[in-house]
Amino acid sequence: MPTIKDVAALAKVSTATVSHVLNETGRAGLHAKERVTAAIAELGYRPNANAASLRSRRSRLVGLVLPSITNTFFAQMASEFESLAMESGYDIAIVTSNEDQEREHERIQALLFRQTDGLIIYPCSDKGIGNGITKRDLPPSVLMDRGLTLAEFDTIGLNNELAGRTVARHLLELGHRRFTVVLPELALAASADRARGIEKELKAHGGPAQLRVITGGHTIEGSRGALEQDLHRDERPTAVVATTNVATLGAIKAIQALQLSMPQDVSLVGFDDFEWMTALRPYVTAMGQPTRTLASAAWKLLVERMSLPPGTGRKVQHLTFDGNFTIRESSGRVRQNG
Amino acid sequence: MPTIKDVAALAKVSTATVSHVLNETGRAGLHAKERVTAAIAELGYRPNANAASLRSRRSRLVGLVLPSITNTFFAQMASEFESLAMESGYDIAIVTSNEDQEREHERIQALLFRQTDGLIIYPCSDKGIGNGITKRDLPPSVLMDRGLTLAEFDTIGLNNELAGRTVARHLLELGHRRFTVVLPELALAASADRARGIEKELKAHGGPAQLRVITGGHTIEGSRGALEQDLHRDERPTAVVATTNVATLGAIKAIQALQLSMPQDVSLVGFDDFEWMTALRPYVTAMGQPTRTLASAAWKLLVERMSLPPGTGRKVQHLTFDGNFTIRESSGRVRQNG
DNA sequence: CTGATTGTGTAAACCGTTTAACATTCCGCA
DNA sequence: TGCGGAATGTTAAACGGTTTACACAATCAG
Repeated sequence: MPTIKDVAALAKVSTATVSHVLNETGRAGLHAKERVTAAIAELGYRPNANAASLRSRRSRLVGLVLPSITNTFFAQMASEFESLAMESGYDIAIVTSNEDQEREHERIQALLFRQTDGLIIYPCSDKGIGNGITKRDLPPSVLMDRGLTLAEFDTIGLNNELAGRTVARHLLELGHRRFTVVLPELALAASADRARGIEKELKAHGGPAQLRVITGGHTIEGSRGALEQDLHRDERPTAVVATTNVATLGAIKAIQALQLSMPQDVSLVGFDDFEWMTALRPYVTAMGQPTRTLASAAWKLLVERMSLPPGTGRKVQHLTFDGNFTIRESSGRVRQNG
Repeated sequence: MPTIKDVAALAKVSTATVSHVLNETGRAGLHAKERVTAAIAELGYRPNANAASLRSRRSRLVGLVLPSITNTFFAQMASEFESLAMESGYDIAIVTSNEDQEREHERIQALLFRQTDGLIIYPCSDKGIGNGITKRDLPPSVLMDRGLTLAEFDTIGLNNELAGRTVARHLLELGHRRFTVVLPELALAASADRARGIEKELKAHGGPAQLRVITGGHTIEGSRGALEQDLHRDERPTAVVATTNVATLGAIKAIQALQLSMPQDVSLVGFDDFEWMTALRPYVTAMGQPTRTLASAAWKLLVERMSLPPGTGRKVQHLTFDGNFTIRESSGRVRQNG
């Protein structure tokens, strides 16, 4: 592997000059630039990012901490972030916590070893990051979606409460009065906020209404089990809202398992919306998240912070965006005898 | 940030000793080890991986090149690789090509900047890696799935031809004689091999049979369009095989769009198999890939090569594994009048 | 014409580790 | 007693870049 010295020697300039043309600092003249470019091409020289990062104290690497990469929603966010990073000359290092705080801690440490300039985190719990990782331990970071309670960080997320209200209003208008909400766990701020939105909308609506909130964990099967049980109870809900895509899949399975049909027997509204869901029958009414918008907003905040000397800069921001609600086949008017 | 020097000073030993206890070289005595460990804890010292990598010429970083991370199959592979890597003290850097050679090239360069010790690549085309990247440009690498033709690399993949034959035999036994295979593009070795397996099985079976192979690109909509068109032609197939999960989703949509029912009007067999597919109605008969097995095999090969001085070591290996074929609801006996 | 400024380039220190190569101590054993 | 290893440490030179401080020439304002 040729080094910057080889390039300098071949171009008959100093390594400093090579560095300057490489980094386009503007301190290299036209003549030097030509010679260096030619030398680089001839040698097939490729700079060593580790060496550069060591001296410059900038890695141009941003860590992305996700609960799971096999969940299409997170995969989509990862994809958005990679594109955004490419545009601004950064690389993304993806790491997954598997919904486990211990592992989240471990993975974040791994990112820190590698000197990431910034972090984008979907915390796997709202009890804290990793366990016991504080803002002082981290480079500039933005928290996504969950964990909006950790106020000392910039945060980006859906307007969850509003999303909940929108979904609830839709179902109320269809005549539904008995609701069950299935979410992974109560300690998950995003889902809890969505549920709260639903509750508020029911309250605001006035009339009598039943609302049951059940938890099924982070797996499809868990959600299915929880909802199946709920559907067996008295006062069976006519409307089910699932607050994540995993819960949505579980809900579909539960409804199918009981041989209930949508939307005749029960209406379902899910969260998150992917292309492959179009193959589901019925095609489910869902509150999708604007992945591109969320990612851009987060990226913008992060880049801003990373380009500023630490400590300086504006105070923290908490931005939320509206979901895209699309009414489709899984939600319908409540049956007369429902 | 404290450095190894601060640790050394506090522990009253040399930096070399600190390094030795950090790397467990066995060259540190019990007494020193204790002092150093204490100092590390007190300072909250965290080693700088870039500096270590610069000096040691090992990054303990492996690049994973995927066509797309939003495709659940690749996401699953990524997840497997991350777990495997964690166990052996490596990190994985995931990068996506978006099925584009130009971008694949760019992303691989980015990985090389970061001094990855090895690469695991799902090439986006069998015409070559990146464009014009050769084995000499890369650290130890293993090629996955597609690109089995690039013989100078270790490769891991499904036994695609056998998988095709198995699928075909299943459908032949159900009485099907008219087949359409939908795949992304002919230049994709994995899909082409699967199609060839089907063709061979039909030939081996003897009797008259019709086989049409159509391409729909790498999108669900593309696959849907291609199959819809095919289903409108004369001699409509009674059996459809989709060679990737994207093609499978597209096929389902096409069949739904024409109001055909599975398996009464047409039988469908897909490739790849995920938990969320259980929510599809009918639940599709599919040839799943043993993701864990594939990942372990690739990882084993890669680690072996990485631990050897370059140039040495066994000759290249090409390993294939059998798929998991599961018969479900989307394939059935051909109709009498079919 | 002079002094300041700008443009271009270089030398050398430095970033935080690892790793030869070398030094010391301590034992066991002939 | 003395000698050969282990066992344990240390020193100092890399690793491949970036960046600061400085040098020199050419240009410019007055």
